[in-house]
Amino acid sequence: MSDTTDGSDRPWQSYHTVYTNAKAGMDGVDKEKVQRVVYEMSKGSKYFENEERKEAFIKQKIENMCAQCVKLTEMDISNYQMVADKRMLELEVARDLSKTWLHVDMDAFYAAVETLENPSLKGKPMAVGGMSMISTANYEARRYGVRAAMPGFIACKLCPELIFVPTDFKKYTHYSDLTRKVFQKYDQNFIASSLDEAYLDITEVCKERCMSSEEIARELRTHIYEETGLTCSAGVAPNLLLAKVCSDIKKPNGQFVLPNDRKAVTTFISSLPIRKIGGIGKVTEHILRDVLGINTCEEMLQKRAFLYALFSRSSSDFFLSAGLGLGKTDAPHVRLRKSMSSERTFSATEDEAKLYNKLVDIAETLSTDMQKEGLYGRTLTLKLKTASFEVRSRALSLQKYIYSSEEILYHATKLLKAELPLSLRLIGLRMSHFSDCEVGPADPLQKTLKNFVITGGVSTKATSSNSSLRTDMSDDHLMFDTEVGHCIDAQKTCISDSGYTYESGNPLNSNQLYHLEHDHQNLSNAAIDVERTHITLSNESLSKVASPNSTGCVTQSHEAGGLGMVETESCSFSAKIKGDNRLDNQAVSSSIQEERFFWVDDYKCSLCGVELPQSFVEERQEHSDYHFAEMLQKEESEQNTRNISQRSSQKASISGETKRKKRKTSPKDGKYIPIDLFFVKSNQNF
DNA sequence: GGGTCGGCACCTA
DNA sequence: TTCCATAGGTGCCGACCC
Repeated sequence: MSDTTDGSDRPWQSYHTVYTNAKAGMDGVDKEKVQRVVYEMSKGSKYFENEERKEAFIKQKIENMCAQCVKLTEMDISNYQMVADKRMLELEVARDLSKTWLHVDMDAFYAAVETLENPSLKGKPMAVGGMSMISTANYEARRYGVRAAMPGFIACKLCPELIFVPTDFKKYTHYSDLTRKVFQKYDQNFIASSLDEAYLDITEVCKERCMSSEEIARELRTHIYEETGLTCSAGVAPNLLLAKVCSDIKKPNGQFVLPNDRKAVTTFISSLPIRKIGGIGKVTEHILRDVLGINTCEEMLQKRAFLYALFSRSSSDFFLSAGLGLGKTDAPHVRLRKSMSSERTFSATEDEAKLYNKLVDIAETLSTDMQKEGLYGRTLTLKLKTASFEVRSRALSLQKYIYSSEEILYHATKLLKAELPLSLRLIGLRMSHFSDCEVGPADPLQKTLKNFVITGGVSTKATSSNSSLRTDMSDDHLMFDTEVGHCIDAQKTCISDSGYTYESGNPLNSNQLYHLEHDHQNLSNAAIDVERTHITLSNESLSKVASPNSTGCVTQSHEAGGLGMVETESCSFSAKIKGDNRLDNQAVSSSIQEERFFWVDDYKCSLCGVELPQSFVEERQEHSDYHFAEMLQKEESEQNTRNISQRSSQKASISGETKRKKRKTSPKDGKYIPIDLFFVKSNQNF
């Protein structure tokens, strides 16, 4: 789209949106108008700018490949030709025409279900989704250029009378189940690729019932209609790839049969635009067209030597086999899940408390989903989309398999922290590398994070005085001894139980988030926890740290609803820290006592001189928090120096952490950090 | 130096 | 004012191990 060589008076023509691609029901669409509207509505937005960046990147890639092409000698081309010819022969020999596959695709499924349940929508342009995104549009709407995966506000512009219906997956699942019952009658092992699509191997049923594939397809479609009241389209072909292509040809409510005959297949495929092939999307189409002038499958075969010269072996093999009309003919017996993820899009924000709240929610959802399927995962990937639509992912592979929301959140938090500060519009978590062993039924006693979010309050009673605070840096274990018991192995992250008890109350606030996060910190932060717990338990210390003026003093941050993390009665952790590297609580607290902080004449900070009148309650509180954080960091830093050798083993425990640190942006040095987000800064060395 | 694994961006449906 | 959610897969690069 950055290419405007075809005239600056019509810049939309170079906007390579997918919305103008041929799709069923869009034949009569004024493509230029759609392109112009999409361009006008998108222009100048952050999304648009990101698309421009992506486009520029692809353009550069194309230029590089063109340059690579030019450098090819006659000899190179001849060699690649031989490689490609040999491979083509191998593929041809392996061609299997013995199977008959049927691909069923429900017509505008979500929209059709909605119309079925609300007949008043019939005949009117309608889309399922909202202003931000459309899932499906009915055929009336498609005539205006409205289609799936288009933002609703653009669809509105294209078709002002468009009716929006919110998505209701419960409904769609119900109807999908009905269709699947029908599929089962034709193929017990049918492959459901989505709620509205399925592949059926009808080879046997055709033989058993002495019916042609065309008759079976028609009968099946009739059954579907009788069972659901919905129409579908079908494609019949010798393999899955072709069946999928065929089901699109007679849409809606039609079918197309490609005979199991080599000549018929090659004739059919040769003129087919490459974009019709499943697996060739916008980018690949663009590259193949602009680098090699390939538009059809036939051209893919003709340029096969160049494909092998420019692309990887597996990509070239795929292009070649698609060009020959080859595809899978067998269904995998067992399809194991490779990953599971959950993500949320929201209004862009850099409010770290909000971002962590999202993370808690996502971790909980992912954990719940994993538990439903009995999955343990070892690799956690954090996905982020910045306010400028840049997508990043950060992954972490662990030594052990995890599934609980606490464990997921713990690692996810660390990944997220390394990226902040950042304005985000999406956070996602993906778990992969699943264990073969199954997770037992969820412990009913284990409270979930969501419960925590909903019911609020950390309510672990103080179990002991500060005498229970001990460190163990020799074996990298950090135990938080609470009522329930919470064991964290700093290296392997083994959580024995949630460690929380729950009470009805307020939603999770940043304070509690801090606590959650903090509960899992490594040893360097244990010093802080220890310190805080000590402060909580020692009113005497508090009174010494606090200024005579209660407004803006440290005690403020310990009040419910404030920024502090510990409430004297309701929550305190006693960190059991074993071994010979004992944290000296006395030293820690005494240093705080030494750092006298108060408001001189009730308005001037005794430490930095900043002037804040009494009425600036929140500002003063934040300011005092900042100094408090500084003090703790100072203590931590001193502790770090003392224990640097022990720490090194901990740092090495997180694979990839070192590498990531190199990329990490500089910390917010000198910038004010509220105490509830203090860990963002303080925890850079785990 | 080759194989393997982890991390990450990207592509596709 | 506003551009999704989820899963599978690939390519490339760097680290690590033998």
